[in-house]
Amino acid sequence: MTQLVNMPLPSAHGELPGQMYERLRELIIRGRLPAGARAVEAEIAVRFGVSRTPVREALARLHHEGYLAAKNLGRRTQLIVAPLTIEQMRELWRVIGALEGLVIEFVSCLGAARRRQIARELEELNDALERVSAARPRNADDVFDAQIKFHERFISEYDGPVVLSLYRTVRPQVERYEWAYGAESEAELAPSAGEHRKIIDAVRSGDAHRARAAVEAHWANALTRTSAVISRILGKPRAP
Amino acid sequence: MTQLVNMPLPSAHGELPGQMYERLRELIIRGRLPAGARAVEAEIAVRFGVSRTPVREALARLHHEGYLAAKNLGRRTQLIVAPLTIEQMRELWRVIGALEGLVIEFVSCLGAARRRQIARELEELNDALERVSAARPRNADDVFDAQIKFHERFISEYDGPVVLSLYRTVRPQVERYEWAYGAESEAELAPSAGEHRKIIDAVRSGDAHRARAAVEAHWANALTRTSAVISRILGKPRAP
DNA sequence: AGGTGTACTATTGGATACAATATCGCTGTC
DNA sequence: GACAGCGATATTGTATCCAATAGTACACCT
Repeated sequence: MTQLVNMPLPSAHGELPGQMYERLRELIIRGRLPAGARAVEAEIAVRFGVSRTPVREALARLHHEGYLAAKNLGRRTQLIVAPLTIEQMRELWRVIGALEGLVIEFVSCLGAARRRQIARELEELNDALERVSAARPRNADDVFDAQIKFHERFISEYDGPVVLSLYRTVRPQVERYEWAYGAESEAELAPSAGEHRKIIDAVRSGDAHRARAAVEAHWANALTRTSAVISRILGKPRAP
Repeated sequence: MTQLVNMPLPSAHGELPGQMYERLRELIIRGRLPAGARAVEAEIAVRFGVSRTPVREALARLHHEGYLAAKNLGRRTQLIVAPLTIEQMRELWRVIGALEGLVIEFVSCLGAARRRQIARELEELNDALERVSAARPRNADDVFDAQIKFHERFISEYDGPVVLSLYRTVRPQVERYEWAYGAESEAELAPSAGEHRKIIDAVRSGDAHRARAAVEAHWANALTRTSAVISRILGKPRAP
């Protein structure tokens, strides 16, 4: 669960707000703070042994980024953990696909030698993913981790503050859904490695267009697969 | 300058932080607070007649969104107005293209009647744009406004919190650059209306793929044109 | 018994107070 | 005259305090 993407997170002011933000976000992503749970400043403050001030800042940020929803009543605002909805999930998957699409386009325009190296490493990561996917008994965390590592590999090649900043805010939201729905379980994840291979091929050949399309298709398919899982869980089938 | 996109902006807590955010952002976008200028909490607080608390919250947000940059010294963080760079501009234009691409894809999947209606209105807005562009003497603000109105028209059709929220944070950053460089001056804006027409056609015919490509091409071209303007201003030519 | 008004409580929004520290300038010495 | 040390200043980071208010519960009145 060591993700580059979540790591440095230069927090605005002191360290406390940033820490509070990360800890709270982690609690939300992991479902430890369930959707609908109220986020009370004072309560959180005492729980973490800090004053309300840093908590306030963290909550405001979580609110802006969509982890918390505001129940506006009169002049005040109660913050609750935002609900998970299929609609938002669809949106998040499309956005993450678009963002990774921009990144892979960039990566596909690097020099040939560099691209070959990246492709090689991506293949290793993809092999690792297939291995842990095929392992019996399968460790869900390992699969999750391997998935992340693959995507991180090419994300880390990109360096533009705008896209990375957006990615860093969107990606954890995706993870929240993946956690909530134990995503990509069973046979659903098998096609993933194959899609990864298409991405790798496109990167190796420097075909930015194809790479982008492959990444977006990958996320679109992942959405379909995860939706299927959710439908099965909820018992009500739903077209993607 | 009445932009739907900037309007409601549900602010986290009270009203002051939201107001401070908007006012400060506007000052930055319009260049009234020039790049590199320090943002001192207390100073801003007295200037607007509020305490440091709401200012802090506004500054933190502006920082996260990239309007302010942190000069980290030791344990403190000095915030300065973020510099404008060509690299960031390229990134912003690509991101806004991607986001509007997602939106137009959605719009292109609406019902035929609805699409026709939207296309009709977009054509009117585009005609208006051509009129104010051709007017002599030309009013730069009118052109700016007409451009915005066109894009807003189809953005307003979309309703998904994720994409809209990202759009609302990215779009003003684009405006900051446009303001700084008096973008799309002179002949550079002539092709814009033609590109808009391609977008309209694609929407009318419900071709989501083509619509998206047209929007992205539009922003890519706008980047080229604006880069050209900047190169001319700075005197150092630069390939897009 | 039911409805209504009122006092209380919980919680937010904003302001202020306090502590830490980096920066700047001054002074004194070599 | 330059440099080192030290004190003053500016500014941030955190905690606390106060005011406003929505929700709640209880009691009282009809």
